[in-house]
Amino acid sequence: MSPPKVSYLDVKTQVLSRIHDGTWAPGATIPGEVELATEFGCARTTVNRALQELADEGIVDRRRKAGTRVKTSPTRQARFTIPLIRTEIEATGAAYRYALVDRQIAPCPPGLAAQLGIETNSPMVHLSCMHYADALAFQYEDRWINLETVPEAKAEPFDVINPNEWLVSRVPFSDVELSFSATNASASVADFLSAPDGSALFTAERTTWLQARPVTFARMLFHPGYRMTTLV
Amino acid sequence: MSPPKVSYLDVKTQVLSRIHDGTWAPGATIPGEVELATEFGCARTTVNRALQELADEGIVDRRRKAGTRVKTSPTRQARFTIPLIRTEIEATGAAYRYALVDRQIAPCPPGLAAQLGIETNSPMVHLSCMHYADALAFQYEDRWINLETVPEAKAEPFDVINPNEWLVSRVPFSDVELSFSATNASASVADFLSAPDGSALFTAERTTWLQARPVTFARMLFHPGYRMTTLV
DNA sequence: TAGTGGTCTAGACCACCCC
DNA sequence: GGGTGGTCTAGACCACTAA
Repeated sequence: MSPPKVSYLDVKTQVLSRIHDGTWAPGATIPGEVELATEFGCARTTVNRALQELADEGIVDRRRKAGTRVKTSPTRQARFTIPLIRTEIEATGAAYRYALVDRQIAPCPPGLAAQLGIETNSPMVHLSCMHYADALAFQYEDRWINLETVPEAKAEPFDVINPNEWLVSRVPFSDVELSFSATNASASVADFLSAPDGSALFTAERTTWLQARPVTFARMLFHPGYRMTTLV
Repeated sequence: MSPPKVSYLDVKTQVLSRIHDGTWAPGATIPGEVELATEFGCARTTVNRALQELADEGIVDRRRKAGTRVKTSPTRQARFTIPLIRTEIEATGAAYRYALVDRQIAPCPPGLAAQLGIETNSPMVHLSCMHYADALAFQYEDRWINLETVPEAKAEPFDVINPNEWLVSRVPFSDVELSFSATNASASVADFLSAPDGSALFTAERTTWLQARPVTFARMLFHPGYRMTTLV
């Protein structure tokens, strides 16, 4: 007797395909939730969830009273998964290897202090390390850890476990800022990465806070040819 | 008489702060939806929505029967907003200017054909263009448009409107693939971007499909020093 | 000010999967 | 097998904002 339930995913794909096939062109207002609910034979809540996800994904714009419109310039969002480097390397089938290059207790340099919003010369652990995929030099990492937030880091040698894995298992964090850029390899980094001097290196910088307290800053230089990819 | 309603956002922030303050450590299982609903004095649906968003954001893992756990290694996701380049430039207060460098009707080269999954030598429009922020050379763009999917492009000179803006207002698309890397500037690109030869350039490549049909491929080389940033 | 989306509720059934 | 999350419903009230 009872017809099969309509899922919010059904509604979502239906709406998406109508956008793609041009039934609802960019800029057009699509029918209201109640109307769609009647058409699809489901509750308004179900339509609401479908449209809300499409709005999250940047496909449509929704405003009260104005209704739901197909976006003209899709300010779409890309989602990247930021895996642990070990995971990323092992996913390719290669063996992961970590090596500590240098470890110092050092005062925070002015530039970094400004970025983190702390005092210049605050005590920090400063690490240089390498990550390998089999024999290939995969990533050079320059890492600073704030000893005021993470005093335990002072006693950790970081010769076996890499700083990221050590941190995630010990220190919770609330905010992350990521930034990506390109850097010409300096002589020493080029050497570590077995790359020609001046090679263009894909560069990621990550700053982490726990509430208002900065935890760590890492600058990661990838081997030449590295690519970060996503399917949106 | 009636207490103020508890919002799913209230629940979400409460749960988040308990994770951050260590009440629920990484790896720990947090109480079930019913229990939390009782504690917060709201419906289970409300708790469900809060936890579902946290799962979306990669903060917790949820499995039927197993319950909800705080993630140990936060395979966190970063969301980038990919704006139109005009918007990105104008947001900085600079004036946006577009210039067409070259326009050809050309057969699809083998490498690109392979990436797009179409025949080598399929007819395409091939454009080179520049985007400026005030006087600063901001981005060099190398763009291919598939004439089999977008035949109208053959008649468009692209001398006034940039290819991206022309496309988004005309051709819907269903899938995008983005990839980021770093490139050493070739002599000609260095010239266009007023950058030293061999400069490391942040590079974005975008491929767009409409269902199974490739629409366009763009390779965008940013001026030296460009940075893509996100707050997660 | 009226119409649209935003959200909450209470209840229900289902699917999955660890024990 | 039974407990947990996943989802749908029907109804309600609210908040925002375009007209």
